[in-house]
Amino acid sequence: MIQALRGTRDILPEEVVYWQLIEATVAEILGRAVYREIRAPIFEQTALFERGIGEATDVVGKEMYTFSSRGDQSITLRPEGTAGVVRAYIQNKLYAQGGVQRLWYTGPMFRYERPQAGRQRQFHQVGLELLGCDAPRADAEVIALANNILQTLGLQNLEMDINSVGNGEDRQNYRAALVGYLEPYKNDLDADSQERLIRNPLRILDSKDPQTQEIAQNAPKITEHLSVASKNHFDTVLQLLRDLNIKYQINHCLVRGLDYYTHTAFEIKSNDLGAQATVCGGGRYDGLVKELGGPETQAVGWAIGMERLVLLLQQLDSIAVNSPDLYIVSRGVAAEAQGLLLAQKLRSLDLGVELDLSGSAFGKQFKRADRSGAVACLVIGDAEAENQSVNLKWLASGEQQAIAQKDLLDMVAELKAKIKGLKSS
RNA sequence: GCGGGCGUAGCCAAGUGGUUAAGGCAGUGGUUUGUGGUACCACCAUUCGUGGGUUCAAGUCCCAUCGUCCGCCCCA
Repeated sequence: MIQALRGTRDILPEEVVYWQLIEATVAEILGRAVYREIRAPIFEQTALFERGIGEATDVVGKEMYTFSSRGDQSITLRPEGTAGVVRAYIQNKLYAQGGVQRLWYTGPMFRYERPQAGRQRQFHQVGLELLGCDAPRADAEVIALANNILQTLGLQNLEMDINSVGNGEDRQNYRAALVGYLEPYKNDLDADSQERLIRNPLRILDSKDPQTQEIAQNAPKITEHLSVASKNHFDTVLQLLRDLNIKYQINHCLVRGLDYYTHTAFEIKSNDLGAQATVCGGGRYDGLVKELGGPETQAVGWAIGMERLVLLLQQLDSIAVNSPDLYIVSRGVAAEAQGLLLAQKLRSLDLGVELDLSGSAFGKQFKRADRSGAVACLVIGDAEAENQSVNLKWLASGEQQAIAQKDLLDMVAELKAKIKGLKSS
């Protein structure tokens, strides 16, 4: 049997309702904040990600789905959303519209990683980008919206970590200070971290190795190496979050993995997800637009991992499947044909109608009607087919009445009201 | 890429070398051939992820492979 590729999976109808709930919530909340959806391609030139995300990162170094298409162009399935959105922003000159651009997107991303709960090779993100503004209020707005979405979905027990990684110059200074501090402990660090001492020392800070963690505890903090302007930015963001009543904790070890982040970096985590705990991650990326060939443009954004969010929602109350209003029971050639017609007419009048297609005994069809959760049945047998009528049977009470099919269509409003009443009780 | 656990029907599972692979849920048919929710009865895996091997004998042991889960790594 041919099965889905490792790290990919089918999202079946019972699960799709959670996805739809998330999508609807996101569209509504972001819509109110006047963010507009943008849809960028799923594959792009490899160079976009190499330059945007950074060649030294793991994502670019070993996790990209890269292949050459006909004509030997190197193509990559997008491993994240920001680079593509920024490319679209530049290519379509959205900056020329003046002011800020508030954009959001959703869709599949691809990374070649070892699958785990909450980590797939094809996974989905919903993300948001606010381009063209360097004000701390932009950082705060964006974080507040992530918060809104997660809260509206009913998620509790989430924690937000926040840090500032400063601008490029701050980071150079800090990097030197950090390496100076760590150098004497070099032999006590775990193997990975020893390597990172040269390549990417900031990452040593969030190593999970206990001994490395102990050493990192007393390392100089980046927030103490920020320029006055960077420090002000960070402090203002924190003040605004307090004003908004958004809880956070400063995590001096939080260093986002992708190269493009500057200043604010944040992460929203859950304890109910195991190792892949981050539900939402983001921050400011003031250099990326320019790096990718656009005008100097400050920006801030985040992405939410859909699969992880779905996992959390599934741990809460389950979502009720939508059951039909009416269930059509029919038997006999003429009756079955009339049943189909009636179903279509009633559906066009905005009723939820399930049609039993089995042609089996009435008893069996009623059994299925029960299980479907329908409020009432419409029964058509040979007798009803003969005189163009239908038997309307209320499943809870068992009472039924014969009605001419054309009269039934006239009493739809009445029918709907009664169904609504019975459904809510 | 590294280390470990697991894989028996649509789902939850018992079974740990010996003739026909428990049980439950769901499904289908019947008791009730035009009236359901209950009850009862019957049916529902020539086969245990897949491929090899050991053995008189394998779901059970060994090897490989695929998938999944946990941790590392990484990140949303």
